[in-house]
Amino acid sequence: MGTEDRKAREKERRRNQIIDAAERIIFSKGLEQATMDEIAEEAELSKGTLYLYFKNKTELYLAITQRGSDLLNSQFAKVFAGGHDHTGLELIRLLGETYLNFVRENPNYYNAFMYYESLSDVNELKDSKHAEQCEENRREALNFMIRALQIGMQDGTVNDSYDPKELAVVILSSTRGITAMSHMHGTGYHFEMLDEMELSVDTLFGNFLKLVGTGIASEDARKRWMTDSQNIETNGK
Amino acid sequence: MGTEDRKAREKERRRNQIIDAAERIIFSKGLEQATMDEIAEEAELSKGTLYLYFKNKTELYLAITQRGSDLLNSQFAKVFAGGHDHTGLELIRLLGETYLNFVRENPNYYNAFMYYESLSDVNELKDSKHAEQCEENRREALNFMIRALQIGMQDGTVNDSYDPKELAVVILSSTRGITAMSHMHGTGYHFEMLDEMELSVDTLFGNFLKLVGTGIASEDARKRWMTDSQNIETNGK
DNA sequence: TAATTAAAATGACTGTCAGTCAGAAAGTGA
DNA sequence: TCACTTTCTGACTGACAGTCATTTTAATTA
Repeated sequence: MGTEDRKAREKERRRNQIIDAAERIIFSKGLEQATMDEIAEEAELSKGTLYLYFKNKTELYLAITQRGSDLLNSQFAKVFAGGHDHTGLELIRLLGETYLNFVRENPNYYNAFMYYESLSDVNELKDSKHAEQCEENRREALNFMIRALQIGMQDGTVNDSYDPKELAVVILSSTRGITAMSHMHGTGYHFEMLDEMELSVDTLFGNFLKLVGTGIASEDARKRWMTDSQNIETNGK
Repeated sequence: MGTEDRKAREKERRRNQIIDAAERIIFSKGLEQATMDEIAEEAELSKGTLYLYFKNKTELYLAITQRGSDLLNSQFAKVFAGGHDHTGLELIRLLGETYLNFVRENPNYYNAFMYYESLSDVNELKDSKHAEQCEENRREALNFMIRALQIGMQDGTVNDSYDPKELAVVILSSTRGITAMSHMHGTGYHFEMLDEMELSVDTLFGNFLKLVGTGIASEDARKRWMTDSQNIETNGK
């Protein structure tokens, strides 16, 4: 009957209401400083209710993490969604730019990613639906990258001496390193290296693209890539 | 007088005794699970004494983090210490291998690095001697990388169209991404992507080296690098 | 060696907070 | 209206980080 559907919807709404409140509190003062009592008050619920929807504080934060992860993946998807007027090499670049833009626009979600990855307690993650979805998103992101590489190998812009799967992992991982650096710089908490060297994140990213581009481009595409890399727009979309 | 020196030495020994105990406890059960009471007992001291040497639990963990950071840098230094019979390009590779080996052999310290970087509370870090030293080590590591690139540009193995400083940041950051991946895979807590794809960390790292090598090598050095990259020994030293 | 002072160490105590649970309130269906 | 289920509540508990008045140990002086 329809009542059950409605109940399920309402339950889902409550969940989101709690996650919304948790985001406001945690994003404004950090995970450690945020208390469950405070989040409950912000959500206009009692603390006990929070625990009906999330088994503990970490799980609630993982729900936030998953939101970020879903959002990032939806941005990746957009790269492929439009008309297919991009070469494989361009797709790689677009995926990288998408990642970088995400970090800039959503530092709080990126923080959540870092916390998630620093979690070294298996049990905390093993039976978490949210963690599972984050891993699923990671797999999907990898598939986007593989697809871009395969397209590139077909259209001759990417050197086909690589195994696309292996290369995809490498590019995704190293991009992660670059975005992490950008994030740490952006939040300014530590890592003033870039400032000390008078480097901008854009310069850094431009060089990264040049490096990757030169590394994977076919001989044919290399020259074009290297000239393009001089003037990058990272706010592409 | 000599008494003061001796006192200073003893104080230093106490400090290390506490850090030793903290490592044993925290490395075995994780930061969250480890309590200050337990660490105190392991160190055969009272809890209060711990707080005479470290202002809080985080600061104690930062001391551990610094140990790891110092250790990593000492390994980097070794790459340059021996006879100077390496080309710049080889030095880059050796630095990367050193980093990877460090992660494999010291996953606990690497965990500490990840925690350190996920710390988003400025105040926690601003007045920490340990955090300051970690940043100093980071700068030094960057300088190692810059030096390797400059040597490479001199000996003709590295493409000199890059700015060595900019490139060093890029390579260090992306290497960080690769090592992070390797770590997550090694600890097996999450991130089973590699297993699912039947890839080994060595394969991943080999491809990374090939990518970077191809990306930065001079035309001249490229062919040699690409053939070398087929059979890598990551336990080099 | 005893008295005096300074430094180092102690552990009982406090405040905070994650997580629980017995019971209240709201919703459902007859 | 009643019986029953689901959802919610908030006072309570246990655990733990961090404190501080007191004790212990060491160094210095007479």
